Amino acid sequence: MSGEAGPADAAKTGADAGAAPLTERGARTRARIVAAAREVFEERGFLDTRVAHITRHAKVAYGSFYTYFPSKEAVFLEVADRLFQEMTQHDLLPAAGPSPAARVRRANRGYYEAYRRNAKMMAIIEQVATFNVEFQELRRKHRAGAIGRSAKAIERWQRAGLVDPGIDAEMAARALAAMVDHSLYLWLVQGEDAPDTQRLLDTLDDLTIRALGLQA
Amino acid sequence: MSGEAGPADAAKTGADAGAAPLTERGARTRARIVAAAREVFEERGFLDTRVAHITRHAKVAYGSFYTYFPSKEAVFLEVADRLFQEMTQHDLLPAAGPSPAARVRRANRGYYEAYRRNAKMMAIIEQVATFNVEFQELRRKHRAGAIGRSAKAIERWQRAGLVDPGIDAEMAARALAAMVDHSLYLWLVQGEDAPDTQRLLDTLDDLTIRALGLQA
Amino acid sequence: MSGEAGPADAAKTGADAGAAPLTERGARTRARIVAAAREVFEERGFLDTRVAHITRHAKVAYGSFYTYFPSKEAVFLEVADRLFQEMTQHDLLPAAGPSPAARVRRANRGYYEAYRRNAKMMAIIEQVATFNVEFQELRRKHRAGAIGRSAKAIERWQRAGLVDPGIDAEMAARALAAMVDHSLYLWLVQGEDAPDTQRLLDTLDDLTIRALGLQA
Amino acid sequence: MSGEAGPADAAKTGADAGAAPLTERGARTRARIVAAAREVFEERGFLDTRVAHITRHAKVAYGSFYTYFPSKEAVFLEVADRLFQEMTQHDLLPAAGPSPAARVRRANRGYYEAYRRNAKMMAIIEQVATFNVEFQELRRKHRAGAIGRSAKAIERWQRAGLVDPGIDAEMAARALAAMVDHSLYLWLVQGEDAPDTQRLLDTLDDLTIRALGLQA
DNA sequence: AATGAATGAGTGTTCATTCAT
DNA sequence: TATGAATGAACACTCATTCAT
Repeated sequence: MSGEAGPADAAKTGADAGAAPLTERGARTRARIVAAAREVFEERGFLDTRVAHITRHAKVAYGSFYTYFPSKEAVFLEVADRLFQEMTQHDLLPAAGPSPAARVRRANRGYYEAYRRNAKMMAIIEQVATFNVEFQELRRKHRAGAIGRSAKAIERWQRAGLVDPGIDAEMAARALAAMVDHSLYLWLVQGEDAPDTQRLLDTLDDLTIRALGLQA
Repeated sequence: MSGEAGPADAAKTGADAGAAPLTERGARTRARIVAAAREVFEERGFLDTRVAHITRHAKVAYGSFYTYFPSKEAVFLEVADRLFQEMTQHDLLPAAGPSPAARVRRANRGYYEAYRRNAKMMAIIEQVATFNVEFQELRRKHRAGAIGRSAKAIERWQRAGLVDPGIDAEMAARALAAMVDHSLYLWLVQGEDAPDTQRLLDTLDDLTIRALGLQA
Repeated sequence: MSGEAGPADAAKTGADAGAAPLTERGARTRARIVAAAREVFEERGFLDTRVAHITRHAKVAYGSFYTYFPSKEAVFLEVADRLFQEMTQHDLLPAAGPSPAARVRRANRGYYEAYRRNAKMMAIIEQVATFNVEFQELRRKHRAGAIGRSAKAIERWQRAGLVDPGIDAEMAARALAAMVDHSLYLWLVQGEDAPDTQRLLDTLDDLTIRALGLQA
Repeated sequence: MSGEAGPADAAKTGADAGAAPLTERGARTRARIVAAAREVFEERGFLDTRVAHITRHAKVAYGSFYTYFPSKEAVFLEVADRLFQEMTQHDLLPAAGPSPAARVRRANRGYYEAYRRNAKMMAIIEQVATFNVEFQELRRKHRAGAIGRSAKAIERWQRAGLVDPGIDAEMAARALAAMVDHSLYLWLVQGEDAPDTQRLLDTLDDLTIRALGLQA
């Protein structure tokens, strides 16, 4: 899914998929719809979004939506897929570089920034994940990719003697990702009231580093 | 909210709330509806549950539902409120007792067991939390209570020299709760494929203990 | 299907079926809808009938239609089933009685009268039979019943030496029924221009009698 | 209508008719569409055929359809008109030749073969005849031609003393045509379950011959 | 209280036809 | 001619809530 992606790839994601546009004009219309969809989803959530909202926002005819997408779910899948790709850019860290602790901090900050930028969509994504199986799958794949990369890093650190080999690298990667993810969700999406952002981020870094036993 | 709760309390929670039953017979009908609601919600999720499903399951007339609840949301709030109370029984741990690490393990296991028992409802709760503001508030309150108790424990351990005072107790309580909560959610609700439960639970304990710097 | 029939029976016919009414009032509403449906179908054909037409005609709310029927097809099936029953009353001829030729004439006239009375619905029935498989089945059953009775009569006449035993009783019953049926269809429904009704009916009798070799 | 017919003639049939192609290339495109239309109609029926199905099948652009036909109905009329012509070739029997009974049998077999070859289209034709007035007219004309020829033959036989003059030649021609037509329809289109084809055809011949009182 | 019928606004999707290129 | 994108009216069906008995 990630990678080249684009309309054609996303089409496989959506059910029957409206054909990919063959002309320049079609490509523009399609892009307008995707952009409008994202904005409307952010504004109203998935459930309260009507296809009419999207087309009105995109200034295209109602029917044009179905020229490019077979359903509301289908556009959502595409919008979300793009988002996931952006969200996971950050963890493509250079293998070499600063200390592990510094890299953990950098990764967390990068993720935080991306999350904050996309907080509204992240809210909708969580919403759709609670009832759309197809979407759960898309999300699971992205998560698996990110966690795999984390686990690899932890294993490398274990071999380098920087992390206790007694830690279960894969499960730790999962658990720590869940910690960061859900903390940001509660904080940025559900509006959990916490003193301030800096303390939250510092604590996430801190706990991660301590849990892995890295040199701060 | 937690504590005695019951219909009267829940009634304040739900918008207008259906009249509390005055007769013995009414109380029984109401209870039948609540029980049926929980089962149907678990079976189909909130969005796909119809009032008719609930009344059919409860073997009461369609109209009877509205004798006791003003809306579908209202029963859900009551069902969820009861669940939250059960879920947070576990952390009413005795302040004294075994070592902190042992207490962390016990609390985690207790929460895991409760989560597993109620996994289906936890899924629905996450669903409703993504769009119902009123419900988000109910959940926030419960979470705040649980986190407050955790934070208190950490502070106690810090005062006892068992935990590094450099740790932000409240934020740590939040972050660790998010880790456990979301890991269980992904594992038990979204069906994330992980090798096995024991490794997951062990890692959650392990990371918590290491992050707090407790004596294993 | 034929026989006791009624809502309950018809419900099995329709897909998921809207519940049979439990109260007197419900029964009345349901009956109003069925009657209105027939009138609207006759007026506009199946394809051009909108559920809204039916409910408007029956003076009930749009939604009430779906209280009793799961779909437009379902009411149609019930209307048609009733019609088939009426249409096949005529051939419940007394086994004994006048001469075979007289009985052929009487049966044909009876069928003609019924057809004429219900010509509009017969048109719609033919329409639906061209695309609805479920309905084709219902119709096939009714036809099979009627043809079986005809075949039985022919066999009786063959045993009585009134009809040449060289005739294939069952196939003859089919072919002759097709002749009468389709002639009436073309005449009464498709408005085929023929000189006059009397000549058509006389010819149908005449050919049937001659084909079977009955004493006129 | 029958005879040379072709695009130009059919154009008069269809409402506004798409322009007849002026270029060689246009003629080819048009032909591709007509051929594709027939195949798609056979496959899915008139109602379930989409213009897009036809153009896709013909490998022409969606818009090209409307270059040649003003509507879905218009292509159908042309396809049907061609079919009718083929179907009625068979009864262009030489007036002289074998015995009347033999000619009846030959005509029936010829019609049967044609019907079987075109059974799918015959089904669609029946479908369209139930709602499209314009098409009913086209069909009526063809039927009138065929029946006229039959009636002529019967009258000839009456003058030759081979058929009882008491028979109403025209009505008999109609009724017997209806018998054959509808029997084949029920058998070949609606899939009526009858023992076997031979018995059906033999009975149709047999009854026709007996009804007319021909020498077998 | 209990029952179940009545209500009707709301919405995703289809598809023939028109049009710009 | 050919292409394929654009259009938008049309419609079946749902379901929370209200009401009459």
